[in-house]
Amino acid sequence: MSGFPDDMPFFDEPAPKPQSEAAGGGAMGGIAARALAARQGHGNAPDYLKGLNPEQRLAVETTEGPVLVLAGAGTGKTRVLTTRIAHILATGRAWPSQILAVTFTNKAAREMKNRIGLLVGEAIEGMPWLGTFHSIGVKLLRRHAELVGLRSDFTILDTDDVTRLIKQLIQAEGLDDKRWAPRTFAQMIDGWKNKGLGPDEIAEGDARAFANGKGRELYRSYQARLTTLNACDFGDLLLHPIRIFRKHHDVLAEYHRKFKYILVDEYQDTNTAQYMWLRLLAQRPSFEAPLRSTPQDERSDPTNSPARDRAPPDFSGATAQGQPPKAATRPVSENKVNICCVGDDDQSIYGWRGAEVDNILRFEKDFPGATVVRLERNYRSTAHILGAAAHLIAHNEGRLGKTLFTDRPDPEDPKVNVHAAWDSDEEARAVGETVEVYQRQKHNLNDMAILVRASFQMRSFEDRFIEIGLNYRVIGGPRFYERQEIRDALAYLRVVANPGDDLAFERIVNVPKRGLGEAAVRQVHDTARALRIPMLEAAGNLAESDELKPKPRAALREVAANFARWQSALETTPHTELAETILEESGYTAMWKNDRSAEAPGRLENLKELIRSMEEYESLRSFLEHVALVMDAEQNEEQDAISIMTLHSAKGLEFETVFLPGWEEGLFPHQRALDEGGRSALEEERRLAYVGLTRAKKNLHLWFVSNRRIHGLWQSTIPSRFLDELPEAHVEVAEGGNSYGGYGNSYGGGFSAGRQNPYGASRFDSVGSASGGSFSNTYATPGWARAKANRTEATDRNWGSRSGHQVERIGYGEVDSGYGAGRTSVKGRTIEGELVAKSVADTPSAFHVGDRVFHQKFGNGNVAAIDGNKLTIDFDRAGQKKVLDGFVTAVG
DNA sequence: GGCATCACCATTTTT
DNA sequence: TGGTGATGCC
Repeated sequence: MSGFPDDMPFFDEPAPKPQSEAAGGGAMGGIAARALAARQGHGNAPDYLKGLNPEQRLAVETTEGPVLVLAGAGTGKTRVLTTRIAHILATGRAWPSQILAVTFTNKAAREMKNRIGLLVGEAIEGMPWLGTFHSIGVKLLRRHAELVGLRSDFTILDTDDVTRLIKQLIQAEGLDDKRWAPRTFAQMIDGWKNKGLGPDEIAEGDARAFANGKGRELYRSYQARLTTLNACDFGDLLLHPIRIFRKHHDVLAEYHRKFKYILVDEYQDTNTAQYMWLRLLAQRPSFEAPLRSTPQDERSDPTNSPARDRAPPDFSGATAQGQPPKAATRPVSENKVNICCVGDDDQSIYGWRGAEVDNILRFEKDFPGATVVRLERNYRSTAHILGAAAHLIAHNEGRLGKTLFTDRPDPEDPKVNVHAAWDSDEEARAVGETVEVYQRQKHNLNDMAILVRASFQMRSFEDRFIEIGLNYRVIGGPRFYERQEIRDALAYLRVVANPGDDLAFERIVNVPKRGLGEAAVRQVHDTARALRIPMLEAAGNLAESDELKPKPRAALREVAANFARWQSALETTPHTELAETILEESGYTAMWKNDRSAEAPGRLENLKELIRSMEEYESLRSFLEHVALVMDAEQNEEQDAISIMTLHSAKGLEFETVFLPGWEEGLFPHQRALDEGGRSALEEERRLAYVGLTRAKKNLHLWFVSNRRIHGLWQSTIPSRFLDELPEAHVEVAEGGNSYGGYGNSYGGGFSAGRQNPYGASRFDSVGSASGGSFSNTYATPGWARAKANRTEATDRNWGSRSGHQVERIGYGEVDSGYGAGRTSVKGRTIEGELVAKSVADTPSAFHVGDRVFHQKFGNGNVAAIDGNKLTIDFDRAGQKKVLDGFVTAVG
C-alpha cells in the first residue's frame, strides 16, 4: 500500500477515452493489445477470459449495472473479481484510477493487486483505489480532513491508544474506571461506529447504559478529544468520509464522477457504516431504492437496541441536502450504478462485530435490476465434503440459497470422518497420530490444518506436537505490531513524526524509566491542556521552569532535547538509521539489554525486525501509515508445518487435509453464542461450521470429546448438534478406537438443545421426537462397538497415569457397566439418510423430574428436566449439569 | 519503583 | 485451572 504523501494528485487523470480510442491508443501499453484481443468477437475471447466457466464469465462480462456475485466457497471468487477488473481495463471502459475496489483485509487487497498484475501487467501501478475499506477511508480523509476539523496529517489510533484515552476521560469525569471499564466503553463506541452512529445518534438507552448515564457525553468528549489530538480511530476512517459526503455535495459529486466501477469483496461482511459509505459512493441522485429496509434485521437481532427502531440515518447525500431524490431529466445511463459485490451469505461469520448479513440478502432490493450470478461450481473439495457442507448449511433459514457441486466426483474420495475421543488430550493425541499417518503417505504438513472454535483449544495440540516433535505453526494470535516493544518503539517514531501525538508521548515519556512518576506526567499533561499545546512542548516549558523538582526537570529537559534533535534529523537522516539512533539514544534498547527476563532477547530481535521492515518504505511517515493500517505481519511458510488456527481466521484458506476438533455442544456451537444471540447466533455458528468443512479439499476429520476441561473443571460434554446435521451418505464414523481408546459410550450421542437454548428447543430437536424418538443414542459401527468394548480398559490406562482423577475413573467404570447393560441399542438408525449421531434414546428415560440421583463425578442431585435420555440435574455441589441418564443412579 | 498477593475472568478479530 | 491486571506493601 502506498503511503499517503506520495499519492498522485487527485483529479489529474485524463478523461477516460472512449472505448474505440483506448483500444487503439498506445497509452495503456500491454492493455491496449489485450483490449484489441478482447474485441475480436466471441469466438476469440482474450486469454484472460479463457478457462472461466459460463457463470464466472457472466460475472466478469456484465460490467454495466449492479451485479451481485454469490460466490460459494471455492468457486473462484477472487478470480472473478480480478478478471473483471482486468476486463474493464482491457476493454477501455475505465482507467485504473476510476475503479474503486474494496476488500476487508490487507491480505485480500494484496492478493488482488498481485493477481491483477499478472493479468494486465504494468497497469496495476495505476490502481490507486484498490484497498481495504480503511485504507481507502484514510486516503479520502487525508484529502478532505479539514472538512471534519482535522489536519491532513492526523494520526490513526489503535485500540490500545483508544483505551488509554478513554480511561483518561473516565477518570476526568470523576468516574470509577473499575466500575466502568475503559475497554468496554471502547467496544461500545466501536459498535456504535460500526452502525454509523455519532454521539447524537445513539439510542437513549445505550447512552444511559454506561457511566451512570453519561455514555453520550463521554462519547462526545471522546470525539472532541480526538479532534484536539488531530487523531481518529478506525471507525472514524469510515465515518468521517460519510459525514463529508453527506455534507459536502460537491465532494461527493467529484467521486461520483470519478469512480466508474465499484467492486466489493466479501460483501456479506460489511457493517452498516461500510454499507452507508458504499451506498453514498454508488448511489446517483436519481437512484431510488429504499435506503435501508427491513423488518428482517430487527427480527434476527434479539439485542435490538432502541437505535434500531429509530428511523435509519439518512445517508443519501442528495436527500440530506434537500435535493429532490429524483432527477428525471438525467439520462438513464448517468444513473447507472456499476457496482459489483461479491460475497457468500453462507460464510458470514462476523455478525458479532457488526457485520450485517442482511446487506447481502437485501442487495436486489437496494439495487433494482441487479444481475445476480451464482457461482456454485466448486473447484476445491470432494463430493463428500461438499455434500456434508451442503446438508449442514441447509439447516439455516434466510439464505439466498446455493448448492455447491463438483464436476469431478471420484469414487475413491474418502468420506468425511467423525471421531470420538475421551478428552481433549486424547483428541490431540489421536489427531497427532492421524497426522503422522498422512505424513507417512508423503503428505506435506503444509497441506494440513487444525481449525478450532476457540483459541484455548490450541493448547492441547501444541503440547502434544511439541511432545512428539511435529512442526506446527499457529496462525493468528498476538500480532507483531501489538507487541509491547514494537508499540513503544513506534510511539517514539510517532512523536518524532508528529510532535502533537500526545498519546504516543505519554506512552514513552517514562519508558525506559527516567524518574518521571505519575505526578510529573500529570503536570505535563495539565500544562499542555491549559496552554493548548502538545505535551512534548509542555515538557520543554516545564523543564525550563521551577515547577518541578530537579530530577524530573532534568529528565524532561533531556527528553525534550532528544526529540528536538531527532526531529531536526528527520529531514537529513534515512529513516531506518534515525530509528536506530532513537532507540539507542533514548535508552530503549539498553533497557531490554539489561533485562534478564526470558523474553528480552526476543524483544530485541523484534526491534531489529521492525527496523528491517522499515526499509521497504520510503519515509518514516509512509511507514507509520502502513503500520497503523496493517496490523498483521507476514508469516513465513518456508518450513513444513501443520497450521493451527481458529475457524474465523481460516476463512478464505484451503488445505488438502483439515481437522476440526471440539465439535461438542457448548463449545461448538459455543454456549455464549447460544445464550446471547439466540437463533441468529446459532445460525452464525452453523455458518462457521460450514466455513470449516469447506476449507478441506480432500480429507476432513471431525472430532468430539466426552470430557473437556473448561475453566479448570472437567465437564462432561455431548456431541455437537452439527454432527447430527451431517448426512450419513457422506460421513463415516471412524474406527480405530483401539489405538487411542477410551471414548466408549461416554459421549452418548445427542445434543443439548433443550435447556441451553434460551430461544427454546431447536427445530432439530423435533427430528427425533416427532418421529417417535426411535433412534439409537449412539454411533453404530463395528469399530465403534469394539471401541466400546475396550473402553473400560482403555479408560483405566488413560486415566490411571494422572493423579487426582481416581474417583472419576472408577465412577465412570461403574456407570459404564450399568449403562451398557441396561439401555444401549447399538444398531444405528437413520432418517432420510441423515443423522449420524442420534439425539434421542430408544427408550424414554426411566427417571422422573424430581428424582433424587447420584452421579460419580458430581455427587447427589435432583432431576430438573428430562429430554429423551438426557437429564438436567441440579447437583447439590456441582450446580446444574446435563448428563446422560446412564451416568446416574437413583438414590433412595 | 519493584515485587508479591489477590481478585477476576475465561469466543470468535480486522482495521 | 492459569493468566492478567490492579493493589498494596516495602
